[in-house]
Order: sequence, then C-alpha cells, then structure tokens
Amino acid sequence: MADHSKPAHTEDSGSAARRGKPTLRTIAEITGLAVTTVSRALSDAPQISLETRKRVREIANEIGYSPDRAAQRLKTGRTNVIGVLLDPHEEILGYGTSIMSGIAKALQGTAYHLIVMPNFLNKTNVEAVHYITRNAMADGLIFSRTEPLDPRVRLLSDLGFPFVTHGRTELSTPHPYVDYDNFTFSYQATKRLIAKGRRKPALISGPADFTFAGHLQHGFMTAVREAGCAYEILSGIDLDSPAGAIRDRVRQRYAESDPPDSFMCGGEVCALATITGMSDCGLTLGREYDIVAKQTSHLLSAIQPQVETIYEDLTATGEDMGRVLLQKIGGESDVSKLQLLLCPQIPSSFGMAG
Amino acid sequence: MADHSKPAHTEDSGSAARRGKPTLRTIAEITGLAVTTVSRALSDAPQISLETRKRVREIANEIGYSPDRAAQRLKTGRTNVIGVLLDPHEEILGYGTSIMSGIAKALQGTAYHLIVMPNFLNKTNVEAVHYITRNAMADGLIFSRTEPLDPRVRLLSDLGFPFVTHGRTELSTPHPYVDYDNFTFSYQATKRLIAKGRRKPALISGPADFTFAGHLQHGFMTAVREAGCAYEILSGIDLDSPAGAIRDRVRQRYAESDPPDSFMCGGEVCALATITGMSDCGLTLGREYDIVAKQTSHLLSAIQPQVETIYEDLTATGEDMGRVLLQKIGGESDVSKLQLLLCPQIPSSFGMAG
DNA sequence: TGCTGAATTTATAACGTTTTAAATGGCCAG
DNA sequence: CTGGCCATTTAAAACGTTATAAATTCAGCA
Repeated sequence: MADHSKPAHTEDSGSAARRGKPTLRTIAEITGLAVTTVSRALSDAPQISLETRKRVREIANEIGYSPDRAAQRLKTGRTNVIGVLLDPHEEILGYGTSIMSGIAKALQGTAYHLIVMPNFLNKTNVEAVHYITRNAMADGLIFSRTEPLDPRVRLLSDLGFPFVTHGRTELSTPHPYVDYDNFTFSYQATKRLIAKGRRKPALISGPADFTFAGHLQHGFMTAVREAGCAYEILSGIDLDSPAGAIRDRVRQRYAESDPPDSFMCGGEVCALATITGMSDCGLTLGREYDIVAKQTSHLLSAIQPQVETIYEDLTATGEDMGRVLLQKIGGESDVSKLQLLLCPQIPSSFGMAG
Repeated sequence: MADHSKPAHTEDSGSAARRGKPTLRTIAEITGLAVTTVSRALSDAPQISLETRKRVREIANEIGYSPDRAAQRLKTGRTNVIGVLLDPHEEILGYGTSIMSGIAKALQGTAYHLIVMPNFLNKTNVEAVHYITRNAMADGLIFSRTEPLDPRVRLLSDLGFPFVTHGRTELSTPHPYVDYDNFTFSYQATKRLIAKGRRKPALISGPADFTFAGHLQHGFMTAVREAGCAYEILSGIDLDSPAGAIRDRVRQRYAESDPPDSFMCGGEVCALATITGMSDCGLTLGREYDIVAKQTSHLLSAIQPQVETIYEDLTATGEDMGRVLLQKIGGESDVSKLQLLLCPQIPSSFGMAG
C-alpha cells in the first residue's frame, strides 16, 4: 500500500535509514502522510479522519515511537516537568521518600516528570522559586513547610505559576493545597490523653514558623480548655529538634516543679525521644505518663506499642498533591476543588474510653 | 554605542522587544554580533577574540541570560539530566532524602538536574532502565540495591550508558560504584561484641539478593572464626523486614534453646526492633546482651545510647555518586578512578576494649 | 458549468541552540 | 596586483516538534 510515487524530499537527507529513535518523520515516510498530519493524528485532533488516526497510532506503537521531549518543550514552552522543593532536614520519618513516591505515582502515565530541586541550592527558598520560574524550569511546583504568610506562595500566586503546597497559608488569595487536618489530630489526641485520666498534657509543637504548628496548638488548646485542665506547651524544642535535644529538654523539665503528666507529639522521633527522656527520670510510659503521637511510618507502633497513634499517610498526600497540581495545570480554575483537607482516621479505641 | 546600521532581519519579526526570556539573539542584537558568534563566545571557543568573549559575557550577565535547556538538548542530544532510581521501600532511615540531597549537592553549579525515576513505574527495575535509555531521558543513572549479577548493570554496561551504583557487583566488567565497606564495618562491629565478652553474636543481614548482604556476612564470619566463638545468622528476617517482624522473630528465637547473646545490626530500625523484642523477653541491653549497629541518622544514638554504632554518611555517599557520575560522563575512562570504597570510621572506644 | 463550504491534508515557518562550511578582511610573499 | 594564509566572524542548516495558514478534494446546489 505504501507506494513511493511521492517525490522524495528535496534531497535524500537522513531518511529513516538513519539508525536511531523513530521520529514523526519516520512515521510520515512509512505512511506516506505529511509530518503535520502524523503529529495531529497522534494528538487525536478531530480534523484528522478517524481511519488515519488509527493507522498512525498503530504504526507508532509498532515502531516504538515516543515523542522527543526536548522538541516538544522547545516548541510549546511547556516543560512537562513538575518540580519538588526538597528540604534536606526533615525530621519526619521517611518524609521525603514517601512524598516523592506519592507524587511519582500521580504522575505515572502522564507526560510529566518529577525533578528534585533542593532549596539549599539558592540561599532562600524564595530565591529558588524565583530562579525556577524565571528560567521556566518546570510547569508546576510542589513544596512543604508552608508558612502563614509564605513568600513563595505570594510570589507564585502573583506570577500565576501553578503550584500546590503541603500545608495551608493565611493569605487572602486562595491557592491549591493538600493538608492534613492537624487541628483535628491534635484535638482528638489531646482529648484521648484526658480521657485516660491525665490532667496536665504537654504539647511538643512544630516550629513556630510553620502554619501547621498553629493548628496543632489550636487543637491542643481547644481540648484542654474543654476539659478545663492544666496544660503546657514545651518551650525550647519543636518537632524539628534532633532527638537528643528533645530527650534532654524533657529530662530537664522533670527536674523542675509541676511537670506535665502526658504528651501530645507531632511525630515519631519526638515520641521516641520523649520516652527516652522520661525513662531517664525513672518514669514509665503507660504508668506515670501517656503519649499520643502522629505516626508516619510503621516504626513507632512496632517499637513502642503503648504509644497511641493517629496515622498520616504521606504517600497518599504526595499522590493527592500530584493530582491537584495536574488539575491546576490542566486549567481547573475552581480553586475550591484544588484544596484538600485530609481527615485523620481516629482509631476506634479512642472513642471507647472517651 | 549600539547602532542600528545593520539591516534588520528579513522582517521586523519578534525582535528583542518580545517580552520574555533573553536569548542568544537578544545578545546578538545588542552587541551587533551574529548569533553564532555569541554562542561561541559564551562557550569560550578559542577562535573568538578575547575581547569579544568578555563583552558578550558581560552583556549576558547584565540581562540575565541563561540558555534554553530544551533547545540545547534538542540540538546536542545531551539531556543534562541525571536520573536516580528511587526505591519506595527503603527501611533505612532517611535513605532517599540523604542520597538525593547528596547528589543534588554534587550537581549544584553544573548544568545537570536531578530527576526521580521511581522504579515501580515499570514492572521491573531493568525495564525502567531499558525505557530510560531507549528514550534518552537522562545522560546518566544512579541506583542502589545492587545485586551481585545485577541485570541493570549488565544492560547499561552493554549500552555504554553512564551510571554509578551504590554498591558493588560481582560482574567481570568493572563499572563505577560508590560503596560503603560493609565487610570492615561488620568485621569491626562483630569484633567489638566479642571484645565485650559476648560469645554468641547473631547477625541480622541484608536481603540475600543484594551484594552488601554478602559483605556483611563475610565480615561477621571472619570475626567469629578468628575468635573461634559460636554464632548465628538470624533466619527469616533481614534489614528490609518491617520493625514488627524483626521484633517478633527475636522474641520467638528466645523462646527456643541456645539463643545468641549479642547482635550485629545493619540498620537502626533493626536495632530498635531487636531491643524491643529482647525487652519483651525481659532482657536488658548492656546487661544480658549487646548490640552494635550501623547508624545513618541521629535517632538511635539519642534514643538508645547503649547501642554502639558505626556511622555511614549517606549524604556524602550521594555526593560522591554525583561526582563520580559527572566524571564518567565527562569522559573519564580509567574506571579505577570511578570506584570508591568508603571506609567506616571506627569510634575510638572500639579500640580500647579490643 | 461554476460557486460554496465542509472535510481532510499539507507546506511553511517557527521555537533557541549548535555545527558545518564559508565569508571577510588584514597582512605578507611573490 | 595576485594569491595565500591567518584570525575572526558569519550565514545557513539542522535537531523534532507544533501552530498558522493554505491547499486539495469532493459533494451539494444554483
């Protein structure tokens, strides 16, 4: 069927003989169609006849064609790249890996690639973002450690550059985010401590810069106010502190008067460090004190099952962020559809004693 | 200085007025040079006069020019991308994040970007590698979990595609790698247990598939043979096992006869799980048994300081891998220069009692 | 017959870079 | 002068794709 009646291109040029990746031209030569037609057919343009579309697609599969990303990018200006700002000092167990696995899962089957943009490259995070947008290095951005007045969010919103944050802001212009409901987590966790008979829970909160720290604190405060019990927000340390620092601080606190009798920990490392610090003081978990913690891996529950935990699935979070970002890039303008607040799944055991 | 005596290009076309990123053409128009000359000047070609090179570079800086990666990639075939095969189920604390931070650090300042290629995308790792090379999606590849006869290494070697592995193989054709000397680690760790008076160390080794498991075992065996003491290689679990499984297995083992009196653990999770399992049996670390473990984060030493540890710096490893890969891509053909065996730093305390 | 419009296909020009081969101008030997 | 050689600069083509505008075919209809 494929005849050679068509006059050759100006010259012999490379022709399909050039050993290498098949291109649109290869398909064009095989089918006798023009390159343009092949391009359109593959993108399922309605102006190309159904029969042609089918034929082209078959040939493409047969010879293992896959479009050249560089050429597409050059022509369209779209990079087909999603960037994730990696923070090197995440104290949360498996944070980076889980989030990335999740994003990658969402991107699977799409034309998008995931590229890691460490933000220690440039001095501040904002500068990194500036650089990325200025040089059009990605079509969308994902990042975490969101601050209430996050300058990155401001910048990207102004530029109209697609992004999703892990965590909310308090900025007036709404933007896509995926967040864990840390208020509910903290509220339920603290209530659980009180339900167990504890009368002075202590909170080890996130670094004050970040929005989620406020949510943790709010949930905690709501629970203690409802119960009308004493409380404490442990100063000097936060969830970013190294385990050793948390341990020391807990021990030191117990050398002082009127110590707390239970802990609300936002992370596993924090819980483990707290237990060690308490153990240094001769206190036993479940007897002299209790802990409820957020769980992001399977370590804590295997090592210290007495710690009651509420799970946050970071891989799922990553997947959600990927999906949301793709929708945003795809033109979804209803921001409310791009804001996900993931509900903590409270273990049934929590309800029984509460 | 910049005069308009030069005839305009065929038409007014976009000209530099087109609001957007500056390109070579922008610089050409400013300086009055040809695009080719500008390109050459920026790449420091010796055929361009020194004065011109300097002038071009100055203008480029001034207007904030940075080359379009897509265009470069299209023209040269080089992607300026380094791919890292991410394994979603790394039980080693902070593995993914550390390695990536390290690689990113090595890539900083170069034209290379780091892109994450999760290998659950395609069925097997080899298929992922196949896909990546076939579609020229990167200039080099980094991956871990190396097997003695790793099929990925085979494939990439055959293709002449640049790569570095984290871990060695037993293949006859040498290839670039960065590896931790797990033999020495295991040997020293085990000797330390024996020096502390233990007479039946147990090894919890890596998954049998991976090369490093053999190294761990070899070091362990060398130490126990030298001492002529009893030993055990704990079956049914390995460093990839979830903490809960390790804990259960340890407990179960102690219900049987003739249990070990010490443990060589290749990871922190493993050590913590072991301690918990032993504690379930009423046994106390440092009294009834000892543990030496490999440390990759600061968690273990803060939580369980009685566990003696030898540190493996994964960020440094990532950085080394990045550097080695760049050298390989840069044309370094002396493979011996591209093989790094990182020495465990044995704590001074180890020597004292040994 | 010739015109109109719909359906399908096509040629051409771009995107920004690098590569190849050629041009320009200055200088010196013949 | 002519020719040749050097140093420097240049024009044109190419990489593989898509967007724009134009061409081709064919049916329907006046």
